[in-house]
Amino acid sequence: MVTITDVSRRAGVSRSTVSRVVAGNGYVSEANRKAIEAAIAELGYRPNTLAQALRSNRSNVIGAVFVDVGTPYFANMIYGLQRAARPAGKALMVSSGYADQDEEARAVIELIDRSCDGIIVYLERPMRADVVEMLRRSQIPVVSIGHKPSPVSRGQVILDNFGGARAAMRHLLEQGHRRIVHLSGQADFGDTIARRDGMVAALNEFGMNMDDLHIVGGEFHQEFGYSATLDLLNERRDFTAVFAGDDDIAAGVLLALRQRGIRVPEDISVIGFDDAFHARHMWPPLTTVRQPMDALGDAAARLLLELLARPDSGPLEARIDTELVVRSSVAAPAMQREDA
Amino acid sequence: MVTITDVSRRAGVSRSTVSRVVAGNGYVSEANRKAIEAAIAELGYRPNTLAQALRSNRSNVIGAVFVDVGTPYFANMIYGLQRAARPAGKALMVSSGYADQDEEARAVIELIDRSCDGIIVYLERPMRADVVEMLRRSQIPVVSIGHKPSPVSRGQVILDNFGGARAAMRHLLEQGHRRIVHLSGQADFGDTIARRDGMVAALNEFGMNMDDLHIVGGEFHQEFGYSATLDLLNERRDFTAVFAGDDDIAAGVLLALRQRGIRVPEDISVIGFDDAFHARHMWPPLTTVRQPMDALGDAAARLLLELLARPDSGPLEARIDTELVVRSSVAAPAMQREDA
DNA sequence: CAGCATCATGCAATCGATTTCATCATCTAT
DNA sequence: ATAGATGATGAAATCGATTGCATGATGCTG
Repeated sequence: MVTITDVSRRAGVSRSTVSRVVAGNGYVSEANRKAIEAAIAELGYRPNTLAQALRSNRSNVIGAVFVDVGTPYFANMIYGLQRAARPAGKALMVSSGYADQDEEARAVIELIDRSCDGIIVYLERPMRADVVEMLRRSQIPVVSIGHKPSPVSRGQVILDNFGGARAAMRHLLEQGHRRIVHLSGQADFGDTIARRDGMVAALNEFGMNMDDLHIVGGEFHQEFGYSATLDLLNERRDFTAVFAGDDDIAAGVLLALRQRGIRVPEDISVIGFDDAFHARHMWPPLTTVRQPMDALGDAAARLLLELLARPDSGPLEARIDTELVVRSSVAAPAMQREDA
Repeated sequence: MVTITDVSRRAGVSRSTVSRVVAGNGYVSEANRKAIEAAIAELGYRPNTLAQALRSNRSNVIGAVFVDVGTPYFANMIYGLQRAARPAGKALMVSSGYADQDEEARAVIELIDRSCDGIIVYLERPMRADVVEMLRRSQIPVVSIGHKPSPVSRGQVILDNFGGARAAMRHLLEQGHRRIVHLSGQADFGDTIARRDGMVAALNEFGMNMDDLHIVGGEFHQEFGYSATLDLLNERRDFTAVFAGDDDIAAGVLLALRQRGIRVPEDISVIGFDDAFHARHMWPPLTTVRQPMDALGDAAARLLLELLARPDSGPLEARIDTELVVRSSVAAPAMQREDA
C-alpha cells in the first residue's frame, strides 16, 4: 500500500505538506503542489480513510437503521438517502432492526461502534434506554424518520399522514361515497393515529363525523385485508368503498372482492396508502396515496448533513407531503349493489 | 470517549493486558481478567473499531456494489447478504452502479478506499481496466454475482438461468403449447444468452427446435412487453403462449392483452421470470420462475467469508437453482382463438 | 531600514488500538 | 539443584494519517 510517506519522499517534501495538498488547505507553493500532485499520480496514492477518520474524528460514514432493509419499501428510501449523501462524500452503512427492540438496539450500537458521523433511524419500537444514553454520550447526531421523535434525535422527518388520509377520504366522498369502511393498520402506530385525524377532517368537511365511518383495526398485511373483507361481506355490511391502511391491505381487499365476484370499482371502490411498488400492477391498478419514500430518505440525509455542518443548531424538522395517485380502483358508487 | 488506556488505568494494568482480554487471546491471569472486565463494564468501554482496523488491517466491513440499490430486486439480495454477514461480525456498505461503467468504477473505488475486507459486485458492465488493476493491487478478495466472472473475482455466484428457462419452456410445452413467443431482455446480457440455451434444451426434449420459437428482443421493461405484444397482435401472429424475459416484461404483456380483451390464461398463457415482488399481485397472478435473490446474496457473502478465512484458496463457485412458481397465468391452449 | 504581515515548510505529538519482544516468576523433569 | 518449558505482564513500536507550533523566507509599509 502506498502511504503519504511514500508520496512525501518521492516529492521531496514532508508529510505535512502532502497532507495540505490532499486536504486542499493551508499554504503550499505552486512548485511543491505540482511535484506532489505528480507523485500522487505516479504512485497511485489514495489516502487511507481509516487513518484519516481516526485522527480527525470524522469517518464520513452515515449509518441508517430501518425496520427491514430487505423490503421494497425501504429500498426506495435507501435510494433517496444515497442521492443526498454521496455528493457530500458520505458513505452509507445500513442495518435492519426487524421491528424488534433488541435487534434495533444491536443495530444502532453497531453503528455507534463504527464511528458513524451521524445516524438515521426509522424505528417501530421506542429506543432502548441504554442505547439512548449511549447516543447521548457519543454526541452523534440522530435524525429519525416517522411519527414519534426519538428522545435523542435532533432532526425529524415527518410524513404528512394527516393530509394523506384526508385526501384519500375526500376523494371517496367527492365521488359520492357515504358508506365507507376503513381497514387500519396497527392502532398504536403513530401513522395510524395521525391518519385518523385526517379522516375526521375530511368527514367534517362533508358534514359527517366519525360515526359515519366503520373502522376495523388490524395489521399492515395483505392477509388482514383479505380476511377482514370476507368478514365484512359475510356480515352483509352495507358499504360502497374501502379505504385500506396501506397497499398490502388493499391487495387483500381486492383479492377477497374478486373471489366473491364483486367488481372494482363498479360495485365497490378501493383506495390504498403508500403507492407501493406493486400498486400499479394490481387489478384494477390501485388508486392510492403516494408516500414518497425517496423524498423521506433524501430529507433525512439533508437534515443530518445540516446537523453535521452546524453542530450547535437547534432541532430540525422536515415535513414531506403525500400525493393522491388516481388509477382505476375508485369510481362513483352504484345505486344498488347485489351482494354475493 | 473512553479508551483502552482509561480501562487499563482503572484496572491497574497495561494496555496490552486489556487488549488481550478484549481480543480473548494470549495469557491473562484470572485476577486481572476479572478486574479488567469489571473496569470495562463500569466505564462502558467499547473498542474503537477504526483504530482496530487501522492497526490490524481488518475493517470487518464488506462492500457491495449493485446495479441499483433502490430497487426491490436488490433489496432482497441485501437481505441475504446481511443474513450471512452479520453473524460473522461484518458490517455492510452498499453502493449503486446504475449500470454505468464509470459509476460502477466510482462505487468500487470508494469501497476500496474505505478498506473493506472484501467486495461483492453485481455489475451490468465489464469492470473498467484501471479498477481491475486497483483491485488486483489491493489484494481485496472479490466475489461477483451473475453471469460473467469479473477478471479479478475469486468467487463467483451463478444463477441457473439455463435450468430456469428450460423449466419455463417445459411448463408451457407440457401444457400443450406449441406456438410460443419469447420476449427477451437485452440480447447481450449474459442472462439472456444462458436462457436461450435452456429454451433450446426444452424444445429438443419435445422434438422441436429453435425455429419453432418466435423471439423478439428488447429490454427488461414493462414498456417493451406492452408494445411488443401489441405489435404481435397487430401482425395477427399465431401464438398461444408468451414467455417473458422477466416479470416486468410480463406485466406489460398482461396489460396489452387485457386492453385487447384477450383473456389470460384462457386465450393466451403468460409466464415470467424472476418472481419479483409484484408477480403475485398481477392479474392473473403470474406463473413465473423464481430467482431467489436472497439466496444469491447469502451465497455471495458465504463465499467471501470463506475467501477471507482461507486467503490462499482457489477460485470458489456457487450455483443457485431456480424454481418454477405456478400461479394462474398458464393453462392449456384453447383449440381456437378469436383475434381482436 | 526596522517592524510586521504573509507565505511556506517541517517537526513532533496525537488519534486508539495491536503486537513483538524482553523480562520475570513458577513449575516440571532430569 | 538446574535447565527448560510455561504463564503473565508491560514497554515500545506501529498502523497512516492530521495539526499545532516553531522557524525561516519574503514582501510591504512608514
